[in-house]
Amino acid sequence: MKGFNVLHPMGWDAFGLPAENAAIKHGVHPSKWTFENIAYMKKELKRMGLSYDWQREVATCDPAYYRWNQWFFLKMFERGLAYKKASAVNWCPSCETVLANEQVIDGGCWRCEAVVVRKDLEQWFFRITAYAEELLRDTSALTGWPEKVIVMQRNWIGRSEGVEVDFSIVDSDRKIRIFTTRHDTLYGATFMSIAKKHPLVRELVKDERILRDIESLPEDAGKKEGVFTGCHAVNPLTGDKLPVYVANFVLMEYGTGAIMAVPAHDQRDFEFARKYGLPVRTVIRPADTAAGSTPHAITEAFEEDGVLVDSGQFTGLASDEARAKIADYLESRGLGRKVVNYKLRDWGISRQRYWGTPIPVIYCPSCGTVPVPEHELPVVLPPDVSPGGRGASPLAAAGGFVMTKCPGCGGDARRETDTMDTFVDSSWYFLRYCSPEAGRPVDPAAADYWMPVDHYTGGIEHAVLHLLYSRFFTKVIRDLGLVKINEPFTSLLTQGMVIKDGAKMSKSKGNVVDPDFLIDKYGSDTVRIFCMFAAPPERDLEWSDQGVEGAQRFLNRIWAFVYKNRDELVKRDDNDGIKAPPALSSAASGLLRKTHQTIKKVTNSIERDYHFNTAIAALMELVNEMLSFRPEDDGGAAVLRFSMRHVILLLAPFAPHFAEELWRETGHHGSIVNEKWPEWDEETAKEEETELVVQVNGKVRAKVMIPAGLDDEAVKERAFSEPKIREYTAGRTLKKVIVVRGRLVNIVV
RNA sequence: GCCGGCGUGGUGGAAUGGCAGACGCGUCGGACUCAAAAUCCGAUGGGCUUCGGCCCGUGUGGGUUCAACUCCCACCGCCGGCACCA
Repeated sequence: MKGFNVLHPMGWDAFGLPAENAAIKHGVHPSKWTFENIAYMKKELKRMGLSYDWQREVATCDPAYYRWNQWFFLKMFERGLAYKKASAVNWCPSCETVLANEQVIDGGCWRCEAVVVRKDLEQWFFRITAYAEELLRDTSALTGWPEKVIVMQRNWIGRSEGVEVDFSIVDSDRKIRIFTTRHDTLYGATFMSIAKKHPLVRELVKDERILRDIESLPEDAGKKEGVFTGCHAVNPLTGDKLPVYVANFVLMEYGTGAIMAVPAHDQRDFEFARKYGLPVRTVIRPADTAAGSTPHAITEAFEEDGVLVDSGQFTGLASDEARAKIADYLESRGLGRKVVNYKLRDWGISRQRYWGTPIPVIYCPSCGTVPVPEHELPVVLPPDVSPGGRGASPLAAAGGFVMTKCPGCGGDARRETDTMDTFVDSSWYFLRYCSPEAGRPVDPAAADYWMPVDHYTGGIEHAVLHLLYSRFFTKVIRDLGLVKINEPFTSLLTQGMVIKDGAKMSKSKGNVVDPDFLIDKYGSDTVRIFCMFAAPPERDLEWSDQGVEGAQRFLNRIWAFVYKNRDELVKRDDNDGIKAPPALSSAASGLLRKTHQTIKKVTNSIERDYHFNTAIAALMELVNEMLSFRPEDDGGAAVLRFSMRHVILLLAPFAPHFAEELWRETGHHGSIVNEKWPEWDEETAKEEETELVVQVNGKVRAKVMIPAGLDDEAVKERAFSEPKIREYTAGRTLKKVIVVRGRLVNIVV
């Protein structure tokens, strides 16, 4: 109605664990299960009157789609962005597969909530960390995103600047490399802590007893525990010998897997030092305490910045200055270097399950790991495999799939049997919508025309999952030269959930309302109106059967009115010249004004902030006024027709079927969706008279009708002439009078 | 612990610093009906009232302002994220 070319597609993210698990539960093959569900849901979406462009429909489990997952994998493999490595990974014992870090929520599986365990496996990864800096930097360009999501992504990426410092080991030529962001506290290091899995542990510790003690350190670091290795390292700045401990709270995955411990200025080190009787050496004093006042008997670490004490040539410097100077000093002597660390880890994409994109790799005894040649894509998922997790991919049992020839040497070889994470599918589907039939993942010209997505709606649960992966993919695809955009989604709306009986509406909770039932009983327009009226979209929507009834009442009243006054309404003069009517009764011009005001309000509510609830509320107000209006003459009848026509037009996006039918019933031809969206006239929308609120000392004491556009002096005069106001101001000294143009007068006495 | 967000009638929710509670739901009263449902009309934040009105009220306590749901500070509560990240 606004004349825009809008791409509003729908597709099916249907290739993954959730679908496979559901299929197993129902004893059906995932393929059958998935396609039956797609058919059912598509029917429901259509019944709701959602105006998707079905010509662009995609399903991620279709080989015509997932072959491009494989294509991207090959391109990433070529560029070193896809690689395989052995590591400790998150394993969901219930889903029997690996999960990426983003997919572990509070130590549980994002999907089934089972407790995730660590498992050592060889896995394929996407090198998302190569884009860490850009992913972080570009968050500041996402001005149309909720601040909350941006903050979550920034925290997840977790950039920190610091230095790596080498500590040489006494009686060894090896060094321990540590990462720290607090090199201003280097003089306060009194011991070292390294991760249990640190490679140096095996090299340095020969004593079997100590090794056993290290081995039995509790994995879960709820309590800080450690074992002295028997080795010492040398502080490169002080020359002090520091005992080296293995500590269970030091992570191998972050930084270098080793830290210098400064108990005076790090609470974790402080607790550890207390437990093992290690010295505490203060090297930072708070900036507001006097120099030379020696702090004693500290009970907790002082972790803030301050001023350096007992730190050699750096004594007296402020922390930030000291960090800069110490970093330079270390670099100039070759003792360390400045580095940037990220909390973000590479994205583990291997899944030991059936229902997913086969990873297009072949293992050859003589050629090693060989990518499937591009022209052999897609590697199709064999249909005759029974799904289910069994600790390894079900594909491993499919002999016909596994056994293949090496593309390099032609000898016998085996296919990779893991499949890709379902989040790979959803990381670029929006690009596919631009050119769903293209012989490449995306046609650059189509992408140029449509991308980026102007408006993206999704759940907050994807703040660091789908929304981060999609940003990564977009940047990779840009670097492959297929698109020019840096970011996929210009504006993001995180919509709320549907709540019923105090819980999220979901099949597993059994509190769902069946859309088919609702549509049969009320019609889809009623359901649509209720859903949009009950709450703004970013908030949770509380389901209310009575609320649905209310929405139906609203539509019924309009319907009944049209049929009752059909003869009147059908007279077609479509009088837009009504803007400046010659002689309308005051009721008629009131309704005309209200109509223009409603056009304005509805338009703004839709366009400004998607607050459909207030748009519908405005329409209800207009309908209330319209239904109580009784035309007294031709002018009045014309206004009523005008008003009715606009109610129908404004209702069209919310209740399309309803509006379409009333449009015809009131004598119009052609579909309402081809009508122009109405415009309001600012002059007509203006009130002729406004209610002036008169306050004395901020309290409302009178309300007076005044003609619009009265100047401030006249308004003031009018206010003072009110008997009530005189009463309140009599015998008191006037201190101040504030006039808000045409709205309010506040008299201060 | 750190970082966000949110606290408004019985209820879902409205309010560019300018009449708090739009609109809807529910409830109550009335009309229609033999009756009920549906529908329509009216009332509906709390307290007081000499029926003219008056006072209080947006989690709590302060502050800024002629004026605060809105801005600032502190606290309480709820929700979400991160959490030995060196």
